[in-house]
Amino acid sequence: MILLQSLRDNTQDIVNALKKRNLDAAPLVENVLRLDEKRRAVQTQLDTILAQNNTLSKEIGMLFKAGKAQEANALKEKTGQLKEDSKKLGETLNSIKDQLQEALYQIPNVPHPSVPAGSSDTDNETVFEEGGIPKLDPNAIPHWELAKKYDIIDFELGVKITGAGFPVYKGKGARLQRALISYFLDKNTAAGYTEIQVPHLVNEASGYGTGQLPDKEGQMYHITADDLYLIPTAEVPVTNLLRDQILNEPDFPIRYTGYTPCFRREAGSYGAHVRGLNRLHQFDKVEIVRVEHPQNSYEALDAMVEHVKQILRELRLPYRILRLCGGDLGFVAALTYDFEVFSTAQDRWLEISSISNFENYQANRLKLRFTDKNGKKVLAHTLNGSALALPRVLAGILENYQTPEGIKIPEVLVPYCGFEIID
RNA sequence: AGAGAGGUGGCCGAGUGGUCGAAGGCGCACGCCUGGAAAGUGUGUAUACACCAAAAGUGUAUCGAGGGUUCGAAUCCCUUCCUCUCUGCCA
Repeated sequence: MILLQSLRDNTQDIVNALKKRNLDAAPLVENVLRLDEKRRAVQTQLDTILAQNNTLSKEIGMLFKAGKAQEANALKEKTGQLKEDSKKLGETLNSIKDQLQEALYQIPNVPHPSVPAGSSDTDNETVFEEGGIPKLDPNAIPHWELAKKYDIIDFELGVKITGAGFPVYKGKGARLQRALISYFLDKNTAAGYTEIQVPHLVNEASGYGTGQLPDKEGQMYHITADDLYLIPTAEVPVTNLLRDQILNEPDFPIRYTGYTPCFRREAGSYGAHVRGLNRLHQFDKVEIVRVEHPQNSYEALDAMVEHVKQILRELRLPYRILRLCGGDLGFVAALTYDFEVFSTAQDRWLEISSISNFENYQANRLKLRFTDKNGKKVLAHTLNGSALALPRVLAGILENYQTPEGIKIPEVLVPYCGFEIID
Protein backbone atom coordinates (compact mmCIF):
# COMPACT_ATOMS: atom_id res chain seq x y z
CA MET A 1 0.00 0.00 0.00
CA ILE A 2 1.14 3.45 -0.79
CA LEU A 3 2.82 5.38 2.01
CA LEU A 4 0.40 7.90 3.44
CA GLN A 5 3.20 10.27 4.36
CA SER A 6 4.49 10.49 0.80
CA LEU A 7 0.95 10.95 -0.45
CA ARG A 8 0.69 13.94 1.85
CA ASP A 9 4.06 15.34 0.85
CA ASN A 10 4.04 14.71 -2.90
CA THR A 11 0.39 14.67 -3.76
CA GLN A 12 0.67 16.20 -7.21
CA ASP A 13 3.73 14.19 -8.27
CA ILE A 14 2.00 10.98 -7.36
CA VAL A 15 -1.20 11.85 -9.16
CA ASN A 16 0.83 12.76 -12.24
CA ALA A 17 2.88 9.60 -12.13
CA LEU A 18 -0.23 7.45 -11.80
CA LYS A 19 -1.49 8.83 -15.10
CA LYS A 20 0.87 6.37 -16.72
CA ARG A 21 -1.42 3.67 -15.46
CA ASN A 22 -4.22 5.43 -17.32
CA LEU A 23 -5.68 6.19 -13.96
CA ASP A 24 -7.00 9.50 -12.79
CA ALA A 25 -5.99 9.10 -9.19
CA ALA A 26 -6.94 12.60 -8.15
CA PRO A 27 -10.32 11.69 -6.65
CA LEU A 28 -8.85 8.65 -4.87
CA VAL A 29 -6.00 10.67 -3.46
CA GLU A 30 -8.28 13.49 -2.44
CA ASN A 31 -10.49 11.05 -0.62
CA VAL A 32 -7.52 9.63 1.24
CA LEU A 33 -6.23 13.03 2.26
CA ARG A 34 -9.67 14.11 3.39
CA LEU A 35 -10.07 11.00 5.52
CA ASP A 36 -6.58 11.41 6.88
CA GLU A 37 -7.31 14.95 7.93
CA LYS A 38 -10.50 13.83 9.59
CA ARG A 39 -8.68 11.05 11.31
CA ARG A 40 -6.11 13.37 12.79
CA ALA A 41 -8.74 15.82 14.02
CA VAL A 42 -10.70 13.06 15.74
CA GLN A 43 -7.53 11.54 17.11
CA THR A 44 -6.53 14.80 18.73
CA GLN A 45 -9.96 15.23 20.29
CA LEU A 46 -10.02 11.69 21.58
CA ASP A 47 -6.52 11.92 23.01
CA THR A 48 -7.46 15.04 24.90
CA ILE A 49 -10.50 13.43 26.44
CA LEU A 50 -8.63 10.31 27.36
CA ALA A 51 -5.90 12.38 28.94
CA GLN A 52 -8.47 14.19 31.08
CA ASN A 53 -9.99 10.93 32.11
CA ASN A 54 -6.62 9.50 33.02
CA THR A 55 -5.81 12.48 35.15
CA LEU A 56 -9.11 12.22 36.99
CA SER A 57 -8.66 8.52 37.55
CA LYS A 58 -5.30 9.09 39.12
CA GLU A 59 -6.71 11.73 41.37
CA ILE A 60 -9.54 9.47 42.41
CA GLY A 61 -7.09 6.72 43.21
CA MET A 62 -5.04 9.02 45.37
CA LEU A 63 -8.08 10.40 47.18
CA PHE A 64 -9.27 6.90 48.00
CA LYS A 65 -5.87 6.07 49.35
CA ALA A 66 -5.93 9.16 51.48
CA GLY A 67 -9.31 8.11 52.83
CA LYS A 68 -11.16 10.99 51.21
CA ALA A 69 -13.95 8.91 49.79
CA GLN A 70 -16.39 11.74 49.51
CA GLU A 71 -14.17 13.89 47.34
CA ALA A 72 -13.37 10.88 45.25
CA ASN A 73 -17.00 10.14 44.60
CA ALA A 74 -17.55 13.72 43.61
CA LEU A 75 -14.85 13.40 40.98
CA LYS A 76 -16.33 10.17 39.72
CA GLU A 77 -19.39 11.99 38.55
CA LYS A 78 -17.28 14.14 36.31
CA THR A 79 -16.01 11.16 34.38
CA GLY A 80 -19.40 10.08 33.09
CA GLN A 81 -19.57 12.56 30.25
CA LEU A 82 -15.94 12.02 29.31
CA LYS A 83 -16.55 8.33 29.05
CA GLU A 84 -19.52 8.76 26.80
CA ASP A 85 -17.63 11.15 24.54
CA SER A 86 -14.58 8.98 24.31
CA LYS A 87 -16.68 6.00 23.38
CA LYS A 88 -18.38 7.87 20.58
CA LEU A 89 -15.15 9.36 19.32
CA GLY A 90 -13.46 5.99 19.50
CA GLU A 91 -16.12 4.51 17.27
CA THR A 92 -15.85 7.39 14.85
CA LEU A 93 -12.10 7.05 14.76
CA ASN A 94 -12.27 3.33 14.04
CA SER A 95 -14.71 3.84 11.24
CA ILE A 96 -12.56 6.56 9.69
CA LYS A 97 -9.48 4.37 9.99
CA ASP A 98 -11.27 1.54 8.21
CA GLN A 99 -12.38 3.84 5.43
CA LEU A 100 -8.90 5.26 5.13
CA GLN A 101 -7.38 1.81 4.91
CA GLU A 102 -9.84 0.81 2.24
CA ALA A 103 -9.19 3.99 0.29
CA LEU A 104 -5.46 3.41 0.45
CA TYR A 105 -5.84 -0.12 -0.83
CA GLN A 106 -7.36 1.31 -3.99
CA ILE A 107 -4.30 3.29 -4.97
CA PRO A 108 -1.76 1.28 -6.94
CA ASN A 109 1.98 1.65 -6.67
CA VAL A 110 3.61 4.64 -8.33
CA PRO A 111 5.33 3.61 -11.56
CA HIS A 112 9.06 4.14 -11.85
CA PRO A 113 10.01 7.05 -14.18
CA SER A 114 11.32 4.59 -16.75
CA VAL A 115 7.94 2.90 -17.14
CA PRO A 116 6.64 3.70 -20.63
CA ALA A 117 3.16 5.08 -21.07
CA GLY A 118 0.70 2.76 -22.72
CA SER A 119 -2.55 0.99 -22.28
CA SER A 120 -1.94 -2.65 -23.14
CA ASP A 121 0.74 -5.26 -23.71
CA THR A 122 1.29 -3.94 -27.23
CA ASP A 123 2.83 -0.83 -25.65
CA ASN A 124 5.41 -2.73 -23.67
CA GLU A 125 8.93 -1.76 -24.54
CA THR A 126 11.31 -4.42 -25.76
CA VAL A 127 14.60 -3.66 -24.08
CA PHE A 128 16.60 -6.74 -25.00
CA GLU A 129 16.42 -9.67 -27.35
CA GLU A 130 18.76 -12.59 -27.69
CA GLY A 131 19.05 -16.10 -29.06
CA GLY A 132 18.60 -17.49 -32.52
CA ILE A 133 15.21 -18.62 -33.59
CA PRO A 134 15.61 -22.23 -34.64
CA LYS A 135 14.66 -23.45 -38.10
CA LEU A 136 12.21 -26.22 -37.46
CA ASP A 137 11.10 -29.08 -39.61
CA PRO A 138 8.09 -28.09 -41.71
CA ASN A 139 6.11 -30.66 -39.77
CA ALA A 140 6.87 -29.02 -36.41
CA ILE A 141 3.94 -29.16 -34.03
CA PRO A 142 2.92 -27.31 -30.84
CA HIS A 143 3.78 -28.77 -27.47
CA TRP A 144 0.33 -30.12 -26.69
CA GLU A 145 0.63 -32.37 -29.69
CA LEU A 146 4.20 -33.27 -28.82
CA ALA A 147 3.05 -34.12 -25.32
CA LYS A 148 0.60 -36.59 -26.74
CA LYS A 149 2.94 -37.96 -29.37
CA TYR A 150 5.62 -38.86 -26.83
CA ASP A 151 3.18 -39.50 -23.97
CA ILE A 152 4.91 -37.17 -21.55
CA ILE A 153 2.02 -34.94 -20.45
CA ASP A 154 -1.55 -36.13 -20.13
CA PHE A 155 -4.12 -33.38 -19.96
CA GLU A 156 -7.12 -35.74 -20.13
CA LEU A 157 -5.96 -37.72 -17.12
CA GLY A 158 -5.71 -34.47 -15.19
CA VAL A 159 -9.26 -33.66 -16.18
CA LYS A 160 -10.36 -37.06 -14.96
CA ILE A 161 -8.88 -36.79 -11.51
CA THR A 162 -9.20 -33.03 -10.95
CA GLY A 163 -10.26 -30.86 -13.86
CA ALA A 164 -8.97 -28.82 -16.76
CA GLY A 165 -5.70 -27.06 -16.12
CA PHE A 166 -4.24 -29.77 -13.90
CA PRO A 167 -1.92 -31.75 -16.16
CA VAL A 168 -0.32 -35.07 -15.34
CA TYR A 169 3.35 -35.39 -16.26
CA LYS A 170 4.52 -38.85 -17.16
CA GLY A 171 7.79 -40.67 -17.67
CA LYS A 172 10.42 -38.46 -19.25
CA GLY A 173 8.05 -35.52 -18.98
CA ALA A 174 7.93 -35.90 -15.21
CA ARG A 175 11.67 -36.35 -15.07
CA LEU A 176 12.20 -33.22 -17.15
CA GLN A 177 10.02 -31.26 -14.75
CA ARG A 178 12.06 -32.42 -11.80
CA ALA A 179 15.26 -31.69 -13.70
CA LEU A 180 14.20 -28.13 -14.40
CA ILE A 181 13.32 -27.52 -10.77
CA SER A 182 16.68 -28.81 -9.60
CA TYR A 183 18.54 -26.93 -12.27
CA PHE A 184 16.84 -23.63 -11.47
CA LEU A 185 17.38 -24.04 -7.74
CA ASP A 186 21.03 -24.84 -8.32
CA LYS A 187 21.50 -21.77 -10.49
CA ASN A 188 19.80 -19.57 -7.93
CA THR A 189 21.69 -20.85 -4.93
CA ALA A 190 24.95 -20.49 -6.87
CA ALA A 191 24.00 -16.84 -7.37
CA GLY A 192 23.66 -16.32 -3.64
CA TYR A 193 20.00 -17.05 -3.02
CA THR A 194 19.25 -19.18 0.01
CA GLU A 195 17.03 -22.12 -0.81
CA ILE A 196 13.96 -22.29 1.29
CA GLN A 197 10.95 -24.57 1.50
CA VAL A 198 7.70 -23.04 2.56
CA PRO A 199 4.12 -24.13 3.17
CA HIS A 200 1.87 -24.18 0.14
CA LEU A 201 -1.07 -22.88 2.11
CA VAL A 202 -1.12 -19.49 3.76
CA ASN A 203 -3.39 -17.66 6.14
CA GLU A 204 -5.32 -14.52 5.47
CA ALA A 205 -2.72 -12.20 7.01
CA SER A 206 -0.11 -13.42 4.54
CA GLY A 207 -2.50 -12.80 1.66
CA TYR A 208 -2.85 -9.21 2.78
CA GLY A 209 0.86 -8.87 3.37
CA THR A 210 1.86 -9.32 -0.24
CA GLY A 211 -1.25 -7.75 -1.71
CA GLN A 212 -3.18 -10.74 -3.07
CA LEU A 213 -5.92 -9.77 -0.66
CA PRO A 214 -8.22 -8.04 -0.84
CA ASP A 215 -7.79 -7.20 -4.56
CA LYS A 216 -7.37 -10.67 -6.01
CA GLU A 217 -9.46 -12.73 -3.68
CA GLY A 218 -11.14 -14.56 -6.55
CA GLN A 219 -7.84 -15.68 -8.05
CA MET A 220 -6.83 -17.84 -5.12
CA TYR A 221 -8.20 -21.20 -4.07
CA HIS A 222 -9.68 -20.80 -0.63
CA ILE A 223 -9.90 -23.64 1.85
CA THR A 224 -12.94 -22.42 3.73
CA ALA A 225 -12.94 -25.12 6.40
CA ASP A 226 -9.66 -23.80 7.78
CA ASP A 227 -9.68 -20.37 6.18
CA LEU A 228 -6.42 -20.93 4.32
CA TYR A 229 -5.43 -20.09 0.77
CA LEU A 230 -3.47 -22.17 -1.72
CA ILE A 231 -0.54 -20.07 -2.76
CA PRO A 232 -0.68 -18.51 -6.25
CA THR A 233 3.11 -18.05 -6.11
CA ALA A 234 5.96 -18.68 -3.69
CA GLU A 235 6.22 -14.92 -3.37
CA VAL A 236 3.42 -15.01 -0.82
CA PRO A 237 4.90 -17.33 1.81
CA VAL A 238 8.50 -16.38 1.13
CA THR A 239 8.04 -12.62 1.36
CA ASN A 240 5.79 -13.02 4.38
CA LEU A 241 8.61 -14.72 6.24
CA LEU A 242 9.75 -11.18 6.93
CA ARG A 243 6.41 -9.68 7.82
CA ASP A 244 6.48 -7.47 10.92
CA GLN A 245 10.26 -7.53 11.05
CA ILE A 246 12.63 -4.77 11.89
CA LEU A 247 15.94 -5.54 10.23
CA ASN A 248 19.34 -3.97 10.61
CA GLU A 249 21.32 -2.58 7.69
CA PRO A 250 23.89 -5.40 7.75
CA ASP A 251 21.05 -7.87 7.16
CA PHE A 252 20.86 -6.71 3.54
CA PRO A 253 20.69 -8.10 1.00
CA ILE A 254 18.23 -10.84 1.84
CA ARG A 255 17.94 -13.30 -1.00
CA TYR A 256 15.68 -16.33 -1.01
CA THR A 257 14.78 -18.87 -3.63
CA GLY A 258 12.13 -21.49 -3.37
CA TYR A 259 10.31 -24.01 -5.45
CA THR A 260 6.58 -24.40 -5.00
CA PRO A 261 3.60 -25.45 -6.99
CA CYS A 262 1.35 -22.49 -7.73
CA PHE A 263 -2.41 -22.56 -7.75
CA ARG A 264 -4.51 -20.10 -9.68
CA ARG A 265 -8.20 -20.14 -10.36
CA GLU A 266 -7.73 -18.05 -13.52
CA ALA A 267 -11.41 -17.30 -13.42
CA GLY A 268 -12.67 -16.07 -16.75
CA SER A 269 -9.50 -16.53 -18.75
CA TYR A 270 -10.36 -19.17 -21.28
CA GLY A 271 -9.74 -18.94 -24.97
CA ALA A 272 -7.51 -19.87 -27.86
CA HIS A 273 -4.28 -18.95 -26.11
CA VAL A 274 -4.73 -21.10 -23.08
CA ARG A 275 -4.14 -24.45 -24.74
CA GLY A 276 -1.76 -26.97 -23.36
CA LEU A 277 0.71 -25.58 -20.88
CA ASN A 278 0.05 -21.96 -21.70
CA ARG A 279 -2.29 -21.37 -18.79
CA LEU A 280 -2.86 -23.77 -15.92
CA HIS A 281 -4.56 -23.95 -12.56
CA GLN A 282 -1.58 -25.71 -11.04
CA PHE A 283 1.97 -25.26 -12.18
CA ASP A 284 5.48 -25.33 -10.81
CA LYS A 285 7.65 -22.32 -10.33
CA VAL A 286 10.98 -21.47 -8.80
CA GLU A 287 10.91 -18.01 -7.35
CA ILE A 288 13.56 -15.55 -6.27
CA VAL A 289 12.82 -12.94 -3.62
CA ARG A 290 14.99 -10.10 -2.42
CA VAL A 291 14.70 -7.59 0.36
CA GLU A 292 16.92 -4.60 -0.13
CA HIS A 293 18.00 -1.27 1.19
CA PRO A 294 16.01 1.35 -0.77
CA GLN A 295 19.22 2.72 -2.25
CA ASN A 296 20.11 -0.61 -3.80
CA SER A 297 16.80 -1.97 -4.98
CA TYR A 298 17.18 -1.01 -8.63
CA GLU A 299 20.67 -2.39 -8.74
CA ALA A 300 19.19 -5.58 -7.31
CA LEU A 301 16.48 -5.58 -9.97
CA ASP A 302 19.13 -5.38 -12.67
CA ALA A 303 21.05 -8.19 -11.06
CA MET A 304 17.95 -10.35 -11.07
CA VAL A 305 17.40 -9.63 -14.75
CA GLU A 306 21.01 -10.51 -15.53
CA HIS A 307 20.65 -13.71 -13.57
CA VAL A 308 17.61 -14.88 -15.50
CA LYS A 309 19.28 -13.93 -18.78
CA GLN A 310 22.13 -16.23 -17.83
CA ILE A 311 19.77 -19.14 -17.34
CA LEU A 312 18.01 -18.63 -20.66
CA ARG A 313 21.34 -18.38 -22.42
CA GLU A 314 22.36 -21.70 -20.96
CA LEU A 315 19.10 -23.25 -22.03
CA ARG A 316 19.63 -21.71 -25.47
CA LEU A 317 16.13 -20.43 -25.78
CA PRO A 318 15.39 -17.34 -27.85
CA TYR A 319 13.98 -14.72 -25.51
CA ARG A 320 13.28 -11.07 -25.16
CA ILE A 321 12.87 -8.74 -22.24
CA LEU A 322 10.06 -6.24 -22.01
CA ARG A 323 9.68 -3.27 -19.78
CA LEU A 324 6.01 -3.27 -18.95
CA CYS A 325 4.08 -0.16 -19.80
CA GLY A 326 1.88 1.63 -17.29
CA GLY A 327 -1.26 -0.09 -18.51
CA ASP A 328 0.20 -3.57 -18.17
CA LEU A 329 2.04 -3.04 -14.91
CA GLY A 330 0.77 -4.99 -11.93
CA PHE A 331 -1.02 -3.16 -9.14
CA VAL A 332 1.77 -3.38 -6.58
CA ALA A 333 4.81 -3.10 -8.87
CA ALA A 334 6.81 0.04 -9.55
CA LEU A 335 8.76 -1.50 -12.39
CA THR A 336 8.47 -4.89 -14.03
CA TYR A 337 10.54 -6.70 -16.62
CA ASP A 338 8.87 -9.60 -18.35
CA PHE A 339 10.85 -12.34 -20.00
CA GLU A 340 9.31 -14.06 -22.97
CA VAL A 341 10.51 -17.12 -24.79
CA PHE A 342 9.74 -17.45 -28.45
CA SER A 343 7.89 -20.59 -29.33
CA THR A 344 8.70 -21.29 -32.93
CA ALA A 345 6.02 -23.91 -33.31
CA GLN A 346 3.30 -21.67 -31.93
CA ASP A 347 4.87 -18.63 -33.57
CA ARG A 348 4.36 -16.53 -30.48
CA TRP A 349 6.07 -15.23 -27.39
CA LEU A 350 5.38 -16.95 -24.08
CA GLU A 351 5.83 -15.13 -20.80
CA ILE A 352 8.11 -17.15 -18.58
CA SER A 353 9.33 -14.74 -15.97
CA SER A 354 8.27 -11.50 -14.43
CA ILE A 355 10.72 -9.58 -12.30
CA SER A 356 9.50 -6.65 -10.27
CA ASN A 357 10.58 -4.04 -7.83
CA PHE A 358 7.80 -3.17 -5.44
CA GLU A 359 9.85 -0.51 -3.70
CA ASN A 360 8.24 0.02 -0.30
CA TYR A 361 4.67 -0.62 -1.42
CA GLN A 362 4.63 -4.23 -0.31
CA ALA A 363 6.86 -3.54 2.69
CA ASN A 364 4.34 -1.00 3.92
CA ARG A 365 1.69 -3.67 4.11
CA LEU A 366 4.12 -6.20 5.51
CA LYS A 367 5.50 -3.74 8.05
CA LEU A 368 8.92 -4.80 6.90
CA ARG A 369 11.39 -2.19 8.09
CA PHE A 370 14.96 -1.67 9.06
CA THR A 371 16.82 0.64 11.38
CA ASP A 372 18.92 3.07 9.39
CA LYS A 373 22.16 4.76 10.38
CA ASN A 374 20.31 7.47 12.28
CA GLY A 375 18.28 4.94 14.22
CA LYS A 376 15.16 5.67 12.22
CA LYS A 377 12.77 2.94 11.18
CA VAL A 378 12.51 2.88 7.42
CA LEU A 379 10.55 0.62 5.10
CA ALA A 380 12.67 -1.83 3.11
CA HIS A 381 12.24 -2.54 -0.59
CA THR A 382 11.00 -5.91 -1.78
CA LEU A 383 11.54 -7.53 -5.14
CA ASN A 384 10.70 -10.83 -6.69
CA GLY A 385 10.86 -12.71 -9.91
CA SER A 386 10.40 -16.11 -11.42
CA ALA A 387 13.55 -18.05 -12.03
CA LEU A 388 11.69 -19.63 -13.62
CA ALA A 389 8.12 -20.71 -14.25
CA LEU A 390 8.13 -24.26 -15.53
CA PRO A 391 5.27 -24.84 -17.92
CA ARG A 392 6.16 -22.34 -20.60
CA VAL A 393 9.84 -23.06 -20.33
CA LEU A 394 8.89 -26.65 -20.88
CA ALA A 395 6.67 -25.67 -23.78
CA GLY A 396 9.53 -23.65 -25.25
CA ILE A 397 11.96 -26.51 -24.91
CA LEU A 398 9.58 -29.07 -26.37
CA GLU A 399 8.70 -26.89 -29.31
CA ASN A 400 12.08 -25.39 -30.12
CA TYR A 401 14.09 -28.53 -29.55
CA GLN A 402 11.89 -30.85 -31.57
CA THR A 403 13.51 -32.79 -34.40
CA PRO A 404 12.23 -35.58 -36.60
CA GLU A 405 14.08 -37.99 -34.27
CA GLY A 406 12.55 -36.65 -31.10
CA ILE A 407 12.95 -33.82 -28.61
CA LYS A 408 16.53 -33.05 -27.77
CA ILE A 409 17.29 -32.12 -24.18
CA PRO A 410 19.25 -28.88 -23.72
CA GLU A 411 22.81 -29.71 -22.83
CA VAL A 412 22.75 -28.21 -19.33
CA LEU A 413 19.75 -30.32 -18.43
CA VAL A 414 21.14 -33.66 -19.56
CA PRO A 415 22.95 -34.34 -16.26
CA TYR A 416 19.72 -33.58 -14.42
CA CYS A 417 17.57 -35.71 -16.72
CA GLY A 418 19.79 -38.66 -17.30
CA PHE A 419 18.77 -38.82 -20.97
CA GLU A 420 19.47 -36.79 -24.08
CA ILE A 421 16.35 -37.18 -26.11
CA ILE A 422 12.66 -37.79 -25.71
CA ASP A 423 11.59 -40.19 -28.41
C1' A B 1 -10.98 -34.47 17.36
C1' G B 2 -11.41 -34.77 23.26
C1' A B 3 -9.11 -33.02 28.13
C1' G B 4 -5.80 -29.66 30.44
C1' A B 5 -2.08 -25.55 30.64
C1' G B 6 -0.57 -21.10 28.66
C1' G B 7 0.18 -16.48 25.44
C1' U B 8 3.88 -10.06 29.02
C1' G B 9 9.26 -5.77 25.71
C1' G B 10 14.96 -8.51 21.04
C1' C B 11 15.01 -13.02 24.50
C1' C B 12 14.02 -15.14 29.53
C1' G B 13 10.82 -13.86 33.36
C1' A B 14 8.01 -11.14 37.66
C1' G B 15 3.57 -8.95 38.14
C1' U B 16 -4.13 -10.93 40.24
C1' G B 17 -7.58 -3.77 40.23
C1' G B 18 -4.48 2.39 41.06
C1' U B 19 1.71 6.20 40.47
C1' C B 20 2.79 -0.45 35.51
C1' G B 21 5.34 0.93 29.31
C1' A B 22 5.60 -2.71 32.95
C1' A B 23 10.55 -5.37 38.51
C1' G B 24 14.80 -8.52 37.75
C1' G B 25 18.02 -11.00 34.42
C1' C B 26 20.17 -11.88 29.53
C1' G B 27 21.34 -9.56 25.11
C1' C B 28 22.64 -4.99 22.66
C1' A B 29 24.87 0.27 22.45
C1' C B 30 28.01 3.86 24.59
C1' G B 31 31.43 5.14 28.63
C1' C B 32 34.79 3.92 32.81
C1' C B 33 38.42 0.37 34.22
C1' U B 34 42.72 -2.56 31.32
C1' G B 35 48.94 -2.55 27.73
C1' G B 36 44.79 -5.33 25.13
C1' A B 37 40.81 -8.53 26.36
C1' A B 38 37.75 -11.01 29.99
C1' A B 39 35.69 -9.88 34.55
C1' G B 40 33.84 -5.66 37.02
C1' U B 41 31.23 -1.04 36.78
C1' G B 42 28.00 3.31 35.07
C1' U B 43 24.32 4.99 31.64
C1' G B 44 20.98 3.96 27.93
C1' U B 45 17.96 0.39 25.38
C1' A B 46 9.85 -0.85 22.28
C1' U B 47 6.36 0.53 18.48
C1' A B 48 2.49 3.42 16.33
C1' C B 49 -0.29 7.82 16.25
C1' A B 50 -1.41 13.00 17.57
C1' C B 51 0.13 18.14 18.95
C1' C B 52 4.61 21.25 17.33
C1' A B 53 7.66 24.42 11.16
C1' A B 54 11.32 21.07 13.20
C1' A B 55 14.19 19.27 17.34
C1' A B 56 13.23 18.97 22.32
C1' G B 57 9.00 17.99 24.69
C1' U B 58 3.97 16.62 25.78
C1' G B 59 -0.24 13.52 25.14
C1' U B 60 -2.72 8.84 23.54
C1' A B 61 -2.68 3.69 22.48
C1' U B 62 -0.32 -1.08 22.76
C1' C B 63 1.08 -7.10 28.03
C1' G B 64 -1.98 -12.55 21.27
C1' A B 65 -6.69 -10.09 18.93
C1' G B 66 -11.69 -8.05 19.64
C1' G B 67 -15.47 -6.64 23.05
C1' G B 68 -17.30 -5.83 28.26
C1' U B 69 -17.22 -4.48 33.77
C1' U B 70 -14.86 -0.20 36.48
C1' C B 71 -13.53 6.53 38.05
C1' G B 72 -9.21 3.24 36.90
C1' A B 73 -7.53 -3.35 33.71
C1' A B 74 -1.41 -6.87 32.05
C1' U B 75 -4.52 -8.20 36.36
C1' C B 76 -11.85 -9.46 36.54
C1' C B 77 -15.79 -11.27 32.64
C1' C B 78 -17.13 -12.79 27.44
C1' U B 79 -15.71 -14.05 22.37
C1' U B 80 -11.86 -15.45 19.19
C1' C B 81 -6.97 -16.88 17.37
C1' C B 82 -2.54 -19.26 18.43
C1' U B 83 1.07 -22.42 21.18
C1' C B 84 2.28 -26.46 24.43
C1' U B 85 1.12 -31.27 27.19
C1' C B 86 -1.77 -35.80 27.46
C1' U B 87 -5.35 -39.03 24.86
C1' G B 88 -7.02 -40.39 19.91
C1' C B 89 -5.66 -40.69 14.69
C1' C B 90 -1.73 -40.93 11.37
C1' A B 91 2.92 -40.11 6.86
